[in-house]
Amino acid sequence: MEKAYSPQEVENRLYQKWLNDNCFSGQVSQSKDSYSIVIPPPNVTGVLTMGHVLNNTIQDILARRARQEGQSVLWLPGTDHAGIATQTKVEQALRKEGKNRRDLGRERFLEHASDWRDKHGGIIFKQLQKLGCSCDWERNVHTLDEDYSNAVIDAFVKLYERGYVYRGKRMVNWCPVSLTALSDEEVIMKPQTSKLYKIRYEIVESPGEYVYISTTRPETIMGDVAIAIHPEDERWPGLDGKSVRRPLQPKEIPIIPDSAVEKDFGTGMLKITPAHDQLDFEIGQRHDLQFVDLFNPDATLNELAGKDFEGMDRFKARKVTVEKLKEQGDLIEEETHENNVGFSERADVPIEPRLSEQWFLKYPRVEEAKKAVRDGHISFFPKRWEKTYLHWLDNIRDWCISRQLWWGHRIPVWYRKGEQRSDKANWYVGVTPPDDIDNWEQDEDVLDTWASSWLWPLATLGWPEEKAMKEKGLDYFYPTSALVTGPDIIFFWVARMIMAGLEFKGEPVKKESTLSETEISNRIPFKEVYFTGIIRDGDGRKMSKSLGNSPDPLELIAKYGADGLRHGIMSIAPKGQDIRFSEERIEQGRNFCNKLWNVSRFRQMSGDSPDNSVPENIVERIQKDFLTKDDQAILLRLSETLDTVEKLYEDYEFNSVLHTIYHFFWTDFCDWYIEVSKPRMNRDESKATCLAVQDLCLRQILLLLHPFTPFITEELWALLGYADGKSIQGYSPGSGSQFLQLLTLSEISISKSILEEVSKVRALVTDLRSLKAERNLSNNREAEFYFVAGPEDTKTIQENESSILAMAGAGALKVTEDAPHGLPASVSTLGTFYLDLSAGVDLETERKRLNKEVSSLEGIITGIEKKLNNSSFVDKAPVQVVEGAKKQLQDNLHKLQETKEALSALK
RNA sequence: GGACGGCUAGCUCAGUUGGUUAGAGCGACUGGUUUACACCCAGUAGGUCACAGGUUCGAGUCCUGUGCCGUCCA
Repeated sequence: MEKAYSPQEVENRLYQKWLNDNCFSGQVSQSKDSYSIVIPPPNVTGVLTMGHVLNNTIQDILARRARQEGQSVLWLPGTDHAGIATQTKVEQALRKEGKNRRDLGRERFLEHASDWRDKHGGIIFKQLQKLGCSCDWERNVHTLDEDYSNAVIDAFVKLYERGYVYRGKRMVNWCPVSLTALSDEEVIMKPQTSKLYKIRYEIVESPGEYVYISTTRPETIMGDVAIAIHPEDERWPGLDGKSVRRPLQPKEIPIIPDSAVEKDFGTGMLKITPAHDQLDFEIGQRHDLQFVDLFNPDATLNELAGKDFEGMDRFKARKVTVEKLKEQGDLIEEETHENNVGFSERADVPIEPRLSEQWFLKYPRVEEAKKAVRDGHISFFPKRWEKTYLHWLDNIRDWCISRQLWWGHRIPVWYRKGEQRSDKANWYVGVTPPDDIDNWEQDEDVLDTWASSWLWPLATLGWPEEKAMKEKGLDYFYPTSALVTGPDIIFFWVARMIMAGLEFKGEPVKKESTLSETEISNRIPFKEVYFTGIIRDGDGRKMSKSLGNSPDPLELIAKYGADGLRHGIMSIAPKGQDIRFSEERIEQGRNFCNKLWNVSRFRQMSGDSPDNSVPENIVERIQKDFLTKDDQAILLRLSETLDTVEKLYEDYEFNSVLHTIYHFFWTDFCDWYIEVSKPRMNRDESKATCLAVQDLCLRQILLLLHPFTPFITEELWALLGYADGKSIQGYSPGSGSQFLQLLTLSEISISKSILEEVSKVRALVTDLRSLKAERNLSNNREAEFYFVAGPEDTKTIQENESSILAMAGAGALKVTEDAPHGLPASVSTLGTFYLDLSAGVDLETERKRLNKEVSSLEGIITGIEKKLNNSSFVDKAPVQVVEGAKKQLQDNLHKLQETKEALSALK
């Protein structure tokens, strides 16, 4: 074995081997429990980000752990077509060639886009493989695949037939750059510093008199059709029934009462532009007002705005209208104003509320979706996200699912040529086109990408085709076991998948009926949802391409190995908290792998392992008579670790799982057990037992670590001869009690008290090392100590003498009755130890040190005494707490006495 | 405006029904080529647990309020 671990060769070789051996194939197996995860589909043309690294490492840990536990595991990969994002990129590329999509026409554009996708797509799969992800690549799905597309269309038609889908002219969020409608979820509210303008409108019936309105959008004045006042607002008597003159594009418009007006905002009067504001739209409907749409789709003004503004951009128009109002004397006041403006998620420009004809979905199974989570059919980790989820469902609004794009699933609706599209009688909605296709034209729009990916757990498993569902094992793998995703898509994806599952899995259910508990638990798409944190940079900023603060995961893999990256990222990912990335942590991940490599290398250099094929054979190599307290302690600690890890997995406490393994491996095994083993391995009679214990520990350590660091553990598993060359993937670390049971083969049973004893010994060793180090004697392996201790402690010291000598670097421990004079001392849990110095001692320094210790102990003792003298503490606190305090007092008094003795011995 | 999260050592974070003297890793400092590992080992220093009240025999932990940072919703 090489002196340092080099991951590249190992990782590439092993991943190929796993693929060749079909290790990741998700098979239906009635003799096993199923465990399934569907990947949150990344954008097909996307590349791996640190977020993906975290998210997919977690999924891989779950999948690999389940495989070790003997479950039949399917981790199903795939990508989505990311409608707007991809189309935007393709159009940008076209623009460079001086073309646009209209030039090409729909069909050729789609061919072009598909080519572009095939050329730039799928990179992320190679990257996930580099990371070690154990996806079933044979099952890779893309949302625009034929089968998947059929499922999307089928779902649309079913929802239409069941009365959930409708077409209507409504206010939608319009993105003037992407030129499409967006759902509410794709609009990001951003606080903006804008201007609030106070503008006067002359009252027609009383020339020279004015009313005053406040607005942030003067560029829409030309579309005003009324002025509204709250009916109970008493500041403006006698206006009812009167009219005002619109100051731009002059026209007489009525003053109307409406209780939707906010009395306290601005002047309390509202200009009504029904075509450009949701609230105005509603007021307009109530009062049967005209809708004057001033804007073109790209948010330039049209001819209705008048010659002065026609063709002008909306932001320029704002400036120009203000100037014009100022000239006319109609602008009374302008002040800065903080307000929230909706931005298009993709294009990052303010959206326009726009009246347009779109397809909408009334969400199905909303109540059951709430119930599924509220009643624990689906569990969220961390649980607090339930609140966010339920709050969204409580306030749910219909979903605008049509997009004015070409890249996506075209809406399966046809209109009779030359007839009114708004008349339902002229519609054809179906999975297949109408027979007399020449008389029809298909809706031009496509569906929102999320309206395809909300079917992900169903459609990737073959839904709705009976044959495909059977082949892909839908009944076996659905509901999936866990979903791992970010809380940022809780509405976009998680909630919608739950509703889709409830609506589509199984037999159709009438809109007005409610699913039973059993049906809910059969239909939900997943049982547990783990929400990861967001990865931020060292300064706490979100990682983004534009900031350039996101490291390239592939570079990190090249530098530290995939295992190092995985270990590093998992060590900084607390449950559901945001994560501050630091490359140092990845470096530590690499260091960890190197440590693991080297301790295995040390094991190999120490001698052959006669038979590591099965744990039973290792256990049989242990000779009970040569089993030391250190052996027993490490085996006990191992069994504890196995139990702790098992419990932590249930709660998705990955970070604690890793920490628990780390501590056992590094602190208990390497720093103590291996070191204490070294002298024992020089003696023939104890060597075999000692190596057998090491082999057992290493075996379990590799098994525990395998989900986190799959490559190096597989490599070392083979190098150390475990399982006769079979992959580590089929073996479980098992529980602590299973492990202890295994030891009984060699008639080993270990008393828990061993742990306390060994931990006292370890604490003593630290004290002795410290005593030496403070006098620059760390290197002196022959230092001698005197000690004063009671009979119990003396026995313990003598029974562990060889470990203490070896670990503290000491030549002798000499028991004595009286404190030796003039020597530096340390009061340990196992008695007072004096460092024998043949040379002189700086008495003053020693006195200072011990005096400090005395006052610290006195402080502690005073605290405990105060507590124990408090009768309400003694009366009310539980017995064991009071007893604990008494023991603590005794211990500290004892320690104080010994310290004082040591101090007086210095005089 | 509403909801949620965070504030513990220089940094990043543990701290599970309130209960012995608040922990870890990194960094800092000191020492170290002892038969794996300097990607390592040993040791040392470093904390008014954001602030203010309250409940309690006892509060980092529970309650109330305040502040700062962050996220989501309106």
